[in-house]
Amino acid sequence: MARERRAIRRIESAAARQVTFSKRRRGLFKKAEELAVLCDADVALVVFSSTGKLSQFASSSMNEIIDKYSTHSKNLGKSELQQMEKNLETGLQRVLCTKDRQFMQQINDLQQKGTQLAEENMRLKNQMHEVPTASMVAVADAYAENVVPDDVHSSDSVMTAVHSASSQDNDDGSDISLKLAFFFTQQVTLEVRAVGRP
Amino acid sequence: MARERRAIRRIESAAARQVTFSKRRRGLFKKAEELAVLCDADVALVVFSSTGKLSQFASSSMNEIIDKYSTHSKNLGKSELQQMEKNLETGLQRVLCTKDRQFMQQINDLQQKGTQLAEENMRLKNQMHEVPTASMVAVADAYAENVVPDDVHSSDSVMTAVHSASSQDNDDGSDISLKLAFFFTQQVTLEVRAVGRP
DNA sequence: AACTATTGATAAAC
DNA sequence: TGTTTATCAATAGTT
Repeated sequence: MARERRAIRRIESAAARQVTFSKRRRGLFKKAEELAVLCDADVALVVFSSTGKLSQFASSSMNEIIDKYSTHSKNLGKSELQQMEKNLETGLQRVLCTKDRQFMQQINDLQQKGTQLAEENMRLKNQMHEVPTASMVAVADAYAENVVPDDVHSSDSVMTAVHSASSQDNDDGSDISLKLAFFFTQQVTLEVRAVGRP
Repeated sequence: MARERRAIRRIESAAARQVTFSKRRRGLFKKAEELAVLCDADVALVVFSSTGKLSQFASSSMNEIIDKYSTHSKNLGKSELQQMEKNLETGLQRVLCTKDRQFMQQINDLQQKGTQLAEENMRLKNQMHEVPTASMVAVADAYAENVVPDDVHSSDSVMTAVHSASSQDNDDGSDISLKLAFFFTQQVTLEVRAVGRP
């Protein structure tokens, strides 16, 4: 487009490359804006020079356009962000389910034991009412020994069970990893991994 | 650049706009690629037509460039992704803490009740051993009535407590929202919101 | 979509 | 970098 036509390949001279970059960049950005205005299009343009300097143009908001791009993008219908969300979801779900299950189990166990104790209590009271003799006391004793396991009274047992779940493995094959140390009350780390591209 | 110069403003005729879009888009993409090749630059171009159709060009990987853009971007040193991570963390932490607290509370309550029941049981057994008379039965009755509240046996009470925590409010002032319906066993939605820019 | 008169972009030189 | 200028490329309007 000038005195001589120039072959479209990398300009070796750094100086000439810089000059051409400067000129053509201006032209490109101008064209981008004109397209956006004339045709009511949404245009985003990001350019990094060979020295790493960033220049950008967006007809609306860059983030908006990137989001819109991500949505339309062909990453199997999933944007990078959406993939992260999905994988985060999966990882969270797995851990939360495990954690919940443990809590629920603990609660159910305690409820059962409570119920058993209450029933046993009732039984003892009835026995004292109806047959308050030394011969029945032996029977009551035998019952009671099956009802209360040793570890029920220790609150430590709960925390032990919960924390042991934290160190479970997550071997999926991976790229992005998120430290989710906040997941558990203390120092557990879960890695959520992105699936590879096809 | 043609028979007559055209003012750079939105083309009203949809047909003419579509034609111009088609022509200029081709030119823009060509220029973008030429700049990338000639000047060894990294170029990303995203265009949405007024009808919403996406076209894109990236001299390397679009995701790479977007990531690089996000890093260089002035989001106060935070990329969009990092902001999301941070806010997700905050939101998660709040909810998980609430949920955990409820579970732990439930477990503690049950443990306490279990301990009380076990102690009461022991007391009853001792009474039957030492003073197996009708006069002591009345005392045992009085104790037992204070130990077991009505709702201990129902497992529904646990779920009710947990779900009531789900509907807590999150009014922060916002941009990004993530549906985290998976958070709870059922249909709860939490909105994690990005902080406004200074 | 193809044509072509015209404008716009830009390579080389300063 | 900015300016100039000769030339090539892009494209508006037409077909």
